Amino acid sequence: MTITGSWATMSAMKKYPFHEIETKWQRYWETNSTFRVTEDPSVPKEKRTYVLDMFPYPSGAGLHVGHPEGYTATDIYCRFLRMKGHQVLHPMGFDSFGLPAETYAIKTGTHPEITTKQNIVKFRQQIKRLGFSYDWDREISTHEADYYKWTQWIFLQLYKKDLAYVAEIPVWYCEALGTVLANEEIIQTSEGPRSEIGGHPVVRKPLRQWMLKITEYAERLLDDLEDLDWPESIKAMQRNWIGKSVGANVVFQVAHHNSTIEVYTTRPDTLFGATYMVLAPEHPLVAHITTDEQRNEVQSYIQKAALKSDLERTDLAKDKTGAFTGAFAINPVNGQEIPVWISDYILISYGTGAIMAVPGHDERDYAFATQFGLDIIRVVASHKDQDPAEPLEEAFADEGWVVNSGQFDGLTTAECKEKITLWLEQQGLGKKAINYKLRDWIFSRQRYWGEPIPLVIDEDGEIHPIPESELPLTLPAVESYKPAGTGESPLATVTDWVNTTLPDGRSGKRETNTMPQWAGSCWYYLRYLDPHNDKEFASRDKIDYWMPVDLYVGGQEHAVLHLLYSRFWHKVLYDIGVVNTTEPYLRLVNQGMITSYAYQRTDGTLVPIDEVRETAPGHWIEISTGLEVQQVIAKMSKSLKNVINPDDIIEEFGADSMRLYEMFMGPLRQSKPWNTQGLIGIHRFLDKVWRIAQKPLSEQKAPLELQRVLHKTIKKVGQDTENLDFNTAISQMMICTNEMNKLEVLHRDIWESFILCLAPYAPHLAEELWEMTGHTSTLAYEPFPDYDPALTIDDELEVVLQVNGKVRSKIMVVRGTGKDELERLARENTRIQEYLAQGTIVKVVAVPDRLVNFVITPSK
RNA sequence: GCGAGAGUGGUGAAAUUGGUAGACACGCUAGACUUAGGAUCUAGUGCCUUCGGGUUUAAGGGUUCGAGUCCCUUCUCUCGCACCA
Repeated sequence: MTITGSWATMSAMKKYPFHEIETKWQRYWETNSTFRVTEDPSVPKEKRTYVLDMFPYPSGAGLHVGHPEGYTATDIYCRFLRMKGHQVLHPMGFDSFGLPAETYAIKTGTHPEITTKQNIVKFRQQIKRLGFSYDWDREISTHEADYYKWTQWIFLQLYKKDLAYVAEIPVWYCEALGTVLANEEIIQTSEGPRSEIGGHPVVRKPLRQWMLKITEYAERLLDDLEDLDWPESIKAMQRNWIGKSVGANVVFQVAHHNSTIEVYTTRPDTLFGATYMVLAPEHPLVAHITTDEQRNEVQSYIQKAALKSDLERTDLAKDKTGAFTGAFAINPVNGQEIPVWISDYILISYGTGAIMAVPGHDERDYAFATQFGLDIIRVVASHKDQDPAEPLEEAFADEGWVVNSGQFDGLTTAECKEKITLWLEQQGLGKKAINYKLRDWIFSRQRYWGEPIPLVIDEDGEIHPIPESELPLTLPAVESYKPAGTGESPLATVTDWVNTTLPDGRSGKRETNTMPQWAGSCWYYLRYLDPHNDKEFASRDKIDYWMPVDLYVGGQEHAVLHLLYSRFWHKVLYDIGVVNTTEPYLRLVNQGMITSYAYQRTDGTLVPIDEVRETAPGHWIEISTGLEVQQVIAKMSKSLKNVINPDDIIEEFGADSMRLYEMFMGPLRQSKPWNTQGLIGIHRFLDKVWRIAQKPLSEQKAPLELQRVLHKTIKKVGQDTENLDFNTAISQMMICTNEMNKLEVLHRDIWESFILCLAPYAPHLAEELWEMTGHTSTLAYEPFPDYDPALTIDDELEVVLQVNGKVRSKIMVVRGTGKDELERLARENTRIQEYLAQGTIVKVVAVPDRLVNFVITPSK
């Protein structure tokens, strides 16, 4: 035998053959369609479970370690549920329309479909290497025509319900790239907003856009959050985004003018304190009411405001600016004439685009009034007996008692809001009003790589939806993926495609805008139910069988947009009677981000991971300078060289190690740093399990102590898996393994149950071990073992003996020993006697199975 | 500023109704074994200690026989929103 041969043999004995095992079982699952699922009517409703992962965008970079985290969590959960007798729907697919493929196409001329397909192949292969139990027969990709046919169909339903309309909306436009950019493609720099790609300047430009009336659903989107089992933080973010507020609309007459200004206010109770008004610079009334003397100033202010981005306008730190229109309005409650100003801190898109300014009780109005020397009066007292004439040093925006407000004096803020709103309604001067921050959804993109919007515009400019029978409206081949240069989509240059005939024979032009990436992901969970149906987007039977989604796991980055858009579409589908629930996702869990380490210099800058050296535990230096750097937690990034590639990990340690480590790192919902050293620990654990498996198998009953450990393990793993507390379940399996390792033989009764506990977590290894014990088919549907409650509790346990709350001794007692007996045993304890001798007992607390505490006062 | 959440060893983290703080793992120390490995096994490992004990869950206070856990105050960090009238 050669030396190398001997080494190879040694290492084969030491390292468990995870490569062979993992390839073998992945092939087995695939050829046997182990995880294919059908709608079996005999399965009761509560045993049908739909577990959904947020599907990935198949980027060229491939999978990163963040993807497998959520996917492993749901996979463990699904495998566990199957063993618990559930019918589990667990699909995967690809969110495959998107900008990177189009950007790449512009650069290289490669059709986005080609790169997308290649990336999907790569992603699918990477995902499969982790051994997830998806039903791959249900795989979908949003860019495929038989999928987006139904995305288009849903759009037509929205259009028919009058929820889609055209508007001129300011969007980000980049001259250098010749295209419109989405908000997320814009970065803020010290020189202003720039395109993420290339760093070119961008401007806001009004362009024709398709809009969806999500605002019509604002109230329901808000109300229905209540009953969802979602993280509070996500609900809060959605509430905040919808931004409901209740107040009143009040009409002000413009003095010496035949027009009125309507304002929205949440503080009608402060109406007497309104000393001026402010209109948004874009407000249509501005041109009408501006006096000749003020016209130049107002016009130049409007021009300046138009040049500013929303971000500059909304920069809180800047000083207030504005211009006086020369006009006055009449405060309806006291007939006083108040000046009308314009300012960019008033947004045309919110409320009525005009406000009554109450500088005494609003910080922004106060800042503006101080800037321009406008009147500030108090109409709210901070406490009941405050002098109404007491001047304000700053805006008092809290609630209080109404003063200087005529008939309303003495009321509380809340009472006054109600009374004054009623009074306004009676006088015909205003009414209660509700406002939302939520805006309608800009749904069109001037892009190629997205779903074409299935509409045709005739010569008269009238819009015609294309007949549903003609769907899908497919993307035409184009010569160039470059935008038209006019702000129109590349599709605008494809005249053959654009020019079409209407059913009545007249000619028309197709809509050349495409849908945003959100469109496909708005409803994909429905297509998984019935992915090959060419008659409907999904059959009602299948929707009724599975919906709603029981558990939805994904990253927090989709907290607002995707989840809100998706809920909106679902509600529309509910309203037209094609789905059975008002909400799509019952329970939502956000996995935490997987971060990495980086090193920080004393000046706060970061050093890439390969440019430092550890000199002592906890101490690192930058190699080039020799200066000490601190280890910090940072996001994974190419520049810091701290990105972990799942392929490398699987290659070196195996998929089971990867899966287990990501779950063992810490609680699922928490962010945690990747540490390859920790992964090695997990790998050792699996290696140990493999070594135990080599021990001779005994048919004899295992010793009682080991049975106890096993039953505790079954209980804990079961409960923890159900609650998605995977890290503690793994700890318990380690404890069990350590116990089993102490014996020379393997007891079948213990071993088989343990394998089944391990199976959801490390499925490849578990299948192999299961086969080694003589089973001939998969363990995927073996019942999860039951535990004997009697064996999960110890007959004897340790009870703590305390004196004045400090542990002084411990004794072993039989479980359930009574208080009196415990106290007697404690008093017999010599250590305790020593302490008791030092004082007088005032109180004795005895808690069975826990402790005895003597409270004593020291004797003099 | 507003909203949400979190602070526990050198590190990742555990801790049922308030009842032994630090399970499990990494790292470290010592030993065993070994043609030497990210190997295995054994023992130890919060901190201080005069080896009796003292002390310890961001800081301070409170409730309690007893607080990581409940209440109050402060500090720090993360995430989201941000002139929304």
